[in-house]
Amino acid sequence: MSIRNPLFPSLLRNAGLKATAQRLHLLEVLSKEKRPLSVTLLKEKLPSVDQVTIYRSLEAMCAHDLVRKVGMQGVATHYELLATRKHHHHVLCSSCGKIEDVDACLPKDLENRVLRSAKNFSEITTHSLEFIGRCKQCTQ
Amino acid sequence: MSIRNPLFPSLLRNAGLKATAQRLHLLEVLSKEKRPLSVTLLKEKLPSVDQVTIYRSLEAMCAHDLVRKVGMQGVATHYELLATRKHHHHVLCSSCGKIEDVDACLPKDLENRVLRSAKNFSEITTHSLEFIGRCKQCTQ
DNA sequence: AAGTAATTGCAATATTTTTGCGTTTAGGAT
DNA sequence: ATCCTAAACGCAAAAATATTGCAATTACTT
Repeated sequence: MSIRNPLFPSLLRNAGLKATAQRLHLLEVLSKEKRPLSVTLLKEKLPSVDQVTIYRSLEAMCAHDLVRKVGMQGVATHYELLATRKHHHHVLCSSCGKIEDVDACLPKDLENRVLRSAKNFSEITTHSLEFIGRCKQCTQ
Repeated sequence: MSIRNPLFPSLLRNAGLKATAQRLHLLEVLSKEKRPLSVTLLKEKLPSVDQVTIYRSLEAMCAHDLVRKVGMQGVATHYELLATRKHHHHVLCSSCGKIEDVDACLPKDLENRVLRSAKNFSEITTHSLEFIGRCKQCTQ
C-alpha cells in the first residue's frame, strides 16, 4: 500500500505523535471510507500491522482527536477518521449492520437543557447519536 | 432475594416467555436501579444465576422489549428495564463512567429528516442518544 | 399428574481487548 | 550524516466479554 495523503504525517506530528508507517497506513485506510470501520476489518485490511499496534494507535489518535471511537448497539466498536470530517452521526441497519453517515444533528440548546436537568453533572462535552433502522436491501 | 413486583411474571408471560426465578430476579435487580447496569454488575448481584443465563435472558427480554441494551463509548454493554420506563437517554461521565438518565429527546421531525437524507435506508425505527460529560465529583 | 418445549447450568470455546517486555524506529540533538 | 532516547512496535500471554453444545431441570398446558 502506498501512502498518498501528504497531510497525514504532519497531522500526527502536530498532535505530538510519531508518524510511523503503521499509523499512516491506518489513516489511509480510514480515510478511504466515509463510515466507521471495525478493528476486525482494519486487521484484515492491514495484515502487516499487529493488532496490538492497531488498538494502541487508534487509542493514541483518539486521545488527540484525529480519530473517533464509535460504539454502536450490537455491533463491535468502530473507528472513523475525525481529522478531515466535521462532527456528524450515523444510521445503522439493525438487520445487516450497514452504517451510513448522517449530517443532521441536535438542536444547539439541547445539551444545555440536558445539563440543567442532570443532577450530578457539571459539564457536557459532546454527544453520540445513532439512528437505527432498516436499509433498502434488508426491507427486500 | 424476595420477589416483590407481582407485575413481572405476567410481563414475561405476555411476551411468551416463561416466568422463571432467574428472570424475575434479573427484572427485580434492574427495576431497583434507574440506570443501565453492566453484565458484570448483574453477575455480582446475582451470584446464584449462571452468566450464560444472564446473557440469554437479557437477550430474550430484549427481543420482546422488556429490556434494552445500551451500548456506550468505552464502557461495557449495559442493560436497563424498558417495560416500566418510557423512552429516554443517558449522560455518561467520561472520567468515571457514571451514568444518569436524561429525559430530553430529539425533535420529532429529526428522524424524518434523517431518513430523507439517507441514501440507502428505507425506515428509521429508533435512535440512541448519549451525552458525554463530566460529573460533579470528577470536576473535583 | 404427566408431557413437552423452554430454560437452565456447566464446560468448553470464541471473540475482543489489554498488558508486559524486549526490540526497533522516528526524529531531535550533535 | 550519525547518535541518542523516548516513543512505538511485535510477540506472547492473559484478561475481559460473549457464545455454543448438550444433558438435566422446570414452567406451564392439557
